[in-house]
Amino acid sequence: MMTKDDILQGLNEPQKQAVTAAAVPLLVVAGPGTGKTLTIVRRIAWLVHQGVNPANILAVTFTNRAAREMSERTGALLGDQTRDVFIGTFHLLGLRILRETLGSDLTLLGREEQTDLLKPLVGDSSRKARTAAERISRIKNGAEKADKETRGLMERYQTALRDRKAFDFDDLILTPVELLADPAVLSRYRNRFRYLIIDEYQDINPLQYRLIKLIAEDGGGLCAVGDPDQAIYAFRGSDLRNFLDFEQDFPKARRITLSENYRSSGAIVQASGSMIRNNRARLDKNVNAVRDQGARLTVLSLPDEQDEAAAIAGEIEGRMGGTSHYRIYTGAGTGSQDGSYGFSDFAVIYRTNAQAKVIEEAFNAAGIPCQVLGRGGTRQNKERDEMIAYLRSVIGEDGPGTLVDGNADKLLTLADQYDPRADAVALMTMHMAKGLEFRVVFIAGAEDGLVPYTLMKEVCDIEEERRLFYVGMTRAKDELFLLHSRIRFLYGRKLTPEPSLFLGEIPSELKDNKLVPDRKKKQSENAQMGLF
DNA sequence: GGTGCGCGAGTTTTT
DNA sequence: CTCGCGCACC
Repeated sequence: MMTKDDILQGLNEPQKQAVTAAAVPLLVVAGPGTGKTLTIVRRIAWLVHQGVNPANILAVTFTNRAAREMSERTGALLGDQTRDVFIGTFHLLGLRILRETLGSDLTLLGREEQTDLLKPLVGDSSRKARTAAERISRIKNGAEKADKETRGLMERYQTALRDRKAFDFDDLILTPVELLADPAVLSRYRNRFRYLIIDEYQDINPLQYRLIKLIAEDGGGLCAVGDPDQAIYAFRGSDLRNFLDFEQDFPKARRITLSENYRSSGAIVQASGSMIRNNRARLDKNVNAVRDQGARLTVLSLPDEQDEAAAIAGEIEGRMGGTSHYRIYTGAGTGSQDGSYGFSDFAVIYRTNAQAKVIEEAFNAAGIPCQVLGRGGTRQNKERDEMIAYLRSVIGEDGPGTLVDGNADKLLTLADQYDPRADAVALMTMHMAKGLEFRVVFIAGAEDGLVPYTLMKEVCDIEEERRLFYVGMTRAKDELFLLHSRIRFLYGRKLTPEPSLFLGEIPSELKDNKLVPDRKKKQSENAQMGLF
């Protein structure tokens, strides 16, 4: 049987405190690379070891990926008892409450079906329907208020849903919140879920907050985990203040900060830390590198985005040089510390998907395998399919009623998801990079206009953009390159951007500035690139 | 119902 | 610049 020492083994002091803390409202501030998931998993094990009924524990995440990881790692510790712990996404929790309260005869609508349903209500325009679907979603999540017109539309939409016993994604949370207004229902769930662990608490939206608040009551069993410096989803309603105000919200709260970073070199930890300290809306926290100082960051100035892509390709080639045959025989090398690289040790991250194309082309030309994330055939289908596949795997296909309308194709391909085993360089947005880590990271387009993003919209939340840049920087384990072009073609426009102001916030002793001069003649390009 | 042209918009996105 | 929608025409 698992002992107390087993559960605490290998933990640092604040991690131990977070694992063993008594059931008071607990705020765990977990900076990048500080062992957040490890801590959560051990806390679950700790609670069970203390005699808590596993069925009284609720661990909520945002993504299926996170839920799966948490579930697997908990399973490795607790074995069979894991079954009774609720580990899942907000939406899965909502679905469970829905089914237990209303019965299981319900239909779940994906974004596409939702748009189809809305289409006749907005004058048969699929464009309008999609816009409406997005607005309705934001309204349901409490991210935006409905105007009169939208309210009318929503009423008709909800009627259409009710006629079909159908629920959209947001209803999976909104309806449970409504159901919990019934004291009998509420007490049932309060009694069941006495210990709540909420992952990525900095990213919860007002609706999710309401759900948690209802179940958690005075927060006695609530453990909120996250990093306010990594809140990057305000555009879809996430509200950082839920995290920042936790201690006012739950006056008996205790805060524990995990500050030992095991992921990145000292230079990367310090550089990202100096940069993010320019934000005001944050909790004062230090992140200390456990690892050596390592190499300085490289800030690379390039003539244009083609050169930027070529420079990245060149750096990768330089690190892969001559080892490719060897690699074939040793298998994928993610995380290998022996100095030899696999392609999957590299990632290129950027602010907008539009930047991917040039880079992909340069990689293709150089023979560098890459996977571009976030590009899906039909994204809506993919989303729904993934959701359905996941719900099936958790709930099972049986039971009365249909979980979803339509047929289940397995075209359930995750082809566009990040596959860490693929021996390919990963290309993705800063948003998608959250939670991942790579030995070598290239941030492309570190320019004013892109980060902070102001190209299409004047208004910009500079602190949110800084957090996004922070997420990007902190993905790197060993080496970090920050690239900016002096000329960039985007949306048919020729831009002449300044370097991102965030670059200037990195102390000069932590970075090397390199500049590739404008080429006068084309043939000099190779010589210039050879410098790197 | 299928093809083609013109116009307009164009961050970030899980479930 | 590129894509996709909506409309017009076959």
